[in-house]
Amino acid sequence: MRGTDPRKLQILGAIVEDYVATREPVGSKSLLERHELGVSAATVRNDMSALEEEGLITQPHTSAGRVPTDKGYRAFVDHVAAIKPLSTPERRAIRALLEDSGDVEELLARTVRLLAQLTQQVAMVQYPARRQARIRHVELVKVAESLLLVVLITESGRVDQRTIPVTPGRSAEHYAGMRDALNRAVAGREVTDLAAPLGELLETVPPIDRPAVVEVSEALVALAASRAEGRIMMAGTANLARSAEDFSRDVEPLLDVLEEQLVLLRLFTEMHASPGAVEVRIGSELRDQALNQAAVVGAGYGAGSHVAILGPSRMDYVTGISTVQAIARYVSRFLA
Amino acid sequence: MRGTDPRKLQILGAIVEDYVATREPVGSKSLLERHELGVSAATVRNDMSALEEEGLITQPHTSAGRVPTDKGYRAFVDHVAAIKPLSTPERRAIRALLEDSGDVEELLARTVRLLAQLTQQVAMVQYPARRQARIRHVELVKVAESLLLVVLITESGRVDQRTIPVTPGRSAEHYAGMRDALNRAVAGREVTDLAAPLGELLETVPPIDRPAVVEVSEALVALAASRAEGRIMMAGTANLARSAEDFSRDVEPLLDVLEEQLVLLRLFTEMHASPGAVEVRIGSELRDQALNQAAVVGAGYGAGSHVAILGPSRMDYVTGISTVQAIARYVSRFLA
DNA sequence: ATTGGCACTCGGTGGCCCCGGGTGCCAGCG
DNA sequence: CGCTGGCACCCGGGGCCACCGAGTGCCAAT
Repeated sequence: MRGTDPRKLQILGAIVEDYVATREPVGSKSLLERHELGVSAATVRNDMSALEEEGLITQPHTSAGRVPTDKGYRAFVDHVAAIKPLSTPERRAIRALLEDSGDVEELLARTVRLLAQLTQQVAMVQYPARRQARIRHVELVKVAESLLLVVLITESGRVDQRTIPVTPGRSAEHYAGMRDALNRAVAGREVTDLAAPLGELLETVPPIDRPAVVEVSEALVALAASRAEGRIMMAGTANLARSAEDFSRDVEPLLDVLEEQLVLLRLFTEMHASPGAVEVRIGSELRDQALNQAAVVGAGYGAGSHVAILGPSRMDYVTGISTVQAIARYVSRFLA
Repeated sequence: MRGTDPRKLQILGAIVEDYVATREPVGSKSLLERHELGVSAATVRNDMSALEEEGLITQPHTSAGRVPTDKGYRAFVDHVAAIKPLSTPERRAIRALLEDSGDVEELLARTVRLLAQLTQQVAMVQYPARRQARIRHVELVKVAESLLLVVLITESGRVDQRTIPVTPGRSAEHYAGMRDALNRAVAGREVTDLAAPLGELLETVPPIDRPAVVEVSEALVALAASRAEGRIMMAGTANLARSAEDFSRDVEPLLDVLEEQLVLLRLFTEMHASPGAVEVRIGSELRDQALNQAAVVGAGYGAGSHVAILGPSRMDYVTGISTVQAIARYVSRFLA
């Protein structure tokens, strides 16, 4: 649809709005009742006919009201929806979220919960990308005779930890020394680039100590590799129960997709990464059978990570977009 | 119901089984089709009549099939349901879960996900109780000029972390010294009992350094108090979408309860704590309006914590109980 | 105590009809 | 030329009704 003809767009907007609100096909007459369009029903009908011609709306049965198509939602999002400023309580909730700092993981957990609550949809946040992260500090703590806690802290302030089994008999001081050596070796290095420095370190160590270094090195590499990009934190999946009826097909495959996270990760990698830039994918644009009746509103935050909400394609895009954008911006600003 | 008359119990069991499977009131005839009861329909009817007399089953409308009441489910759970051994794949999944150790939090996260997946219900796990836990180690890491990472490790192997803002200008060595002093002061102390030793520590410190110690002490106390008992980890809430129809009343209040966690925490504190002892609460036994059509199958693990599943009162108690018990036992064993 | 038989009940389903909101088209008007 | 009012038509949904069948309770017989 060419961006011309503001009235047709206005009508499309009204249709989307009503349909999202009532969940029922909307006709020319009832449109006039709820909106100040300034034209007659017949005119609306003509425009609707044109909109249908363009594939933006459709009638579920002959001579019933119209329902937006995916393409219609797309046009709505692109040309009609305007960012709606958040209400002050919402704004305050977001700010409170960030003030009570805690660590990054906790911050994200709270963020995703808040997002789910504000939008009443499923909210997701990608763990901060760590590709580019440099190591700030490695800490070793002897937790028990044969258990060692390995903590990895990156410049981004992210903390990963792991308890590994080790051969017993080494003193706490031994590990303190190893920690210092490790830190000298890897501090400031890229998290993806640990093999070389750890190898060098191994050379400088007396052969007797090498097994210990090897054990810890392996744990460190695994730790760096683990949650590296992959994981997604989710909240509000229970909101699906509320909108289950919106997915006329079964919800099962949808649940599977959420469980899998794989599709979601692909989705995230396809999305723009610039912080605060909101991107919307609707229905078939998600290119996954199970998500055919779903929509995702996402935005980048921090350095290439994403935050998003997922709901039925018949969702309230206006508040969705506004909220996601606001959250992404606040979090980005906080992380910087 | 007196534990006598095994046939009536058998019939109750059959009714529960069929009803859970088909979601439809079950009558005497169809019961005979699906079960080898060895008696005639008339006999079944007589027994059903008696069961109804006792309040274990009820007919939704005059002369339709029977449906178990909460009391009926209770009797089923108490007198009929037998532990069903897990299938080998299930068993293997649980074992795999524990082998790939990681830290405690991660273990619990995976546990709760697995439990949700196996039972197709909402799964919950209480954070390990830390009331009795002693502190093993405190670690301070200067993350940035005015950011300090505080890590608290307890004997149970649990790790809590928090990043706090500090007044800038202190060296990493300063914090190393403080860490050693802190550890001397609090190592081995109860996590609930930090005020005294920290106070003593403060006395021994030169006045100039006191602000620093105060800052860190406060963080430590907060850290110990925070997630202390409270939090609940949840998974599979999306499964509610699947069984949404099972809750004839609206799901909304149920979602609120899950969100709140408060009711759930009360519930946990009311439950038996002995590891592996399964406890079932059905409908009104949960004593919460929103949970009137729900049921919870829970078991203790570790030292006084709980793991549980929540679903519609019309749920598959047999696999629920078996799975919860198995998981609780495995995790308990692993933590010991 | 159990059973086969029988009369009775009543919720659910399918057929039917009507209603109302919805459409498309067209002629007329500013 | 675009908009409007009017009109004929369409059809899904709801209300009504009649029927069917699964289910029940009771009773006499074994």
